[in-house]
Amino acid sequence: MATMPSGHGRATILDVARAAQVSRQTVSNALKHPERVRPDTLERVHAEIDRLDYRPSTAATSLRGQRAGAVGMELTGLGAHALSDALAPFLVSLTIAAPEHDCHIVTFGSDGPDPTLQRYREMWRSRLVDAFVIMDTHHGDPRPAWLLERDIPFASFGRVWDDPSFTSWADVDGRNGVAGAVDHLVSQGYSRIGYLGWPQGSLVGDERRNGWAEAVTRHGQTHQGPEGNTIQDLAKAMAAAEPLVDDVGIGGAIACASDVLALGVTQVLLRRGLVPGRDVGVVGFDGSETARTHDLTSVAQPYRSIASQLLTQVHNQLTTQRRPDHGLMFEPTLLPRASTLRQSSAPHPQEKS
Amino acid sequence: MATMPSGHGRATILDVARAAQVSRQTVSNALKHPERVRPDTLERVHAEIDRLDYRPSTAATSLRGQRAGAVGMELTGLGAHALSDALAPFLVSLTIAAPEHDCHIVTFGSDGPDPTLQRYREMWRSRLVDAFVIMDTHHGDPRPAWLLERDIPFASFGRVWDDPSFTSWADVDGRNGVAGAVDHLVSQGYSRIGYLGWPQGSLVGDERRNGWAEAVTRHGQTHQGPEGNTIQDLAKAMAAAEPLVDDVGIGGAIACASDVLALGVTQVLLRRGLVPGRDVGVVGFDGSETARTHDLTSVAQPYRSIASQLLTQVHNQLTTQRRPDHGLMFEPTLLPRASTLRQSSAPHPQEKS
DNA sequence: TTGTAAGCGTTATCAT
DNA sequence: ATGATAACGCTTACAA
Repeated sequence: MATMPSGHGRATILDVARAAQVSRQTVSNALKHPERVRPDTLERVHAEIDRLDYRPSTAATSLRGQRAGAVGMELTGLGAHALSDALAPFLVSLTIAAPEHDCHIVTFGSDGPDPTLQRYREMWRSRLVDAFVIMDTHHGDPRPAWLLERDIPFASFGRVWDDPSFTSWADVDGRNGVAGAVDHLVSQGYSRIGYLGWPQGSLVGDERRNGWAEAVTRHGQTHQGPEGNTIQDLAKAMAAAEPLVDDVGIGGAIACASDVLALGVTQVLLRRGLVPGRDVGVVGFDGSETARTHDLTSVAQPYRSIASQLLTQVHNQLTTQRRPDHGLMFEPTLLPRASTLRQSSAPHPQEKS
Repeated sequence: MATMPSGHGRATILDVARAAQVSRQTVSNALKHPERVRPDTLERVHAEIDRLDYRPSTAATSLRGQRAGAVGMELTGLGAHALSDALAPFLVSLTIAAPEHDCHIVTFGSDGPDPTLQRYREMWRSRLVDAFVIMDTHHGDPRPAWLLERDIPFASFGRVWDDPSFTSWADVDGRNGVAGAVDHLVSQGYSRIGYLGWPQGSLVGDERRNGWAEAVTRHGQTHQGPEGNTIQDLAKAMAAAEPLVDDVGIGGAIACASDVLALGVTQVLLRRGLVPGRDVGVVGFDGSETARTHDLTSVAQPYRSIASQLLTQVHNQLTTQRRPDHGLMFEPTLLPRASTLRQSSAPHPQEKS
């Protein structure tokens, strides 16, 4: 293979043109409008493209096309430099889906929680990104309004609390998810089915809780059964789980609003010498690594579909200048594991990665 | 505020120049070489820059400067779309450190583990990134050689197994880290100190194990004490922990090669009705979310320093065309938590996030 | 079917 | 101290 014609690095369109004995233009056409170029020329050009390992420069294409071809994703750090349980897998899905949507993902974030909008502003005005994907919007989240004010394209993983009229979102049907989990518990033969959720007042939390209430009623459980709630913290979850475990008893089960809460239940069982699954069923929510590690049955979020959908939405916003008519709801998938297996005690089950 | 002079979006250098009644060049100078411009002009220009919220276009700057100003970071997915324990916090650190190094982070990855080099190639030849940061290099990892062959700048989190002559890396001193953990355990009054590590043969694992062996010998423990090893898996860790817990007994402690292994020990203790910390000390390694969640003492990796150092290294490679003389070793920090607290039983300790 | 020209926004170099 | 010129790599519109 010959050394690179121009400079010492990556070939440019001009290098290819010279090598293929055509004009720059023909090379560009060969890539973007192959029908405009004669077959034999096309072949020759492609041969040189392959030989020189040519790809159009992102910077040049961006400048020319007035689009960065990038989507910004904020890494919201919890305290230290940690990612929320859902953020990591979602980011991976987004990253992997990006090339199929002709873009790439640029991450950003700040140390303190303070100047979060500043970073969005910086990304936007330097034209580093064409759009944003946001997630974990909470009540009073300043981001949606800020982005809307400036006509900055974005899509949200999760409905936007403060603005029901905002339609560019994709979310998971938590109600159905938990209801399905309850159905699963019933089919596995667990009798009394309790629920450990988050404090009332969050859209997501209330929805999941309703899924449990509905399913449990549907299955004829009277008084809906034992219920508790606490914030997303293992120690707190363990404390809240104690009375619930007492209540459902051996042969009962507990559905939870998250994997962390489910883990709390598991720890309580462990401490009492009980085996999750065999003695008491436990189901979490999120399909996180935590659940996998502890072999907990969980309701898994369809991160890949959501990532793909959100990228489609921002792409449409960029090309058509308008948002979708409505948001999109996805169904989660139950991931059955040892914590809902009554048959075997399965103290150390294995799972293929 | 007036509407944007050019088009309907973000101001360009020309907009600022017109508004400030100077040429494009003067605006550019005001930003890059403020000393070349008269104070009053400078002020006027800056006023307009602020008013118009102007920032140079990344695409234009990249094209002009022949550098993308971006560093690529592969998100290596374990099986599903999960990130390794260390990858998530490291990515956050990298992302946050990037602006201070005049760059941003672009993530990429592939579904299967197969075409991993293809994605590196794609990022590189489209000039999307100037360099890469890699991590988790293992024996037989094709990436370092592939990148070196092509003179692609990169730096590695962790020494490169197959190529000791490669100097652009930053790593954590696992030996000192574990030794320090043992010192801590001794100072807390734990008697017999065992070790749960990984199977022999990995640089990282062997080093950590040696840290334990050295410290334990230094403290006069005969025969080094009980030792076990297993792969990074909770169920396996629990199995391996059983005999170790038997051996060190109440008042003993176990240092571990990772937080997952430490978690395994904890689970065994819990199942036996023992309280981590009060009855048996446990120390993990990584300072991961897992450790925080379970209130485990852990040896925390200095992700921020490492991220910053690696970005400095690639920056130097880009400007000076040469790699550092040698890699850089960082000292980890012990994060004491309840699992090494003998005094209080502390069943549900709290910690500020 | 192919080539030519212009411009995307920026900055280094060279005049003034 | 400031301004004009050119070039970075690419693509769309237009001319041959």
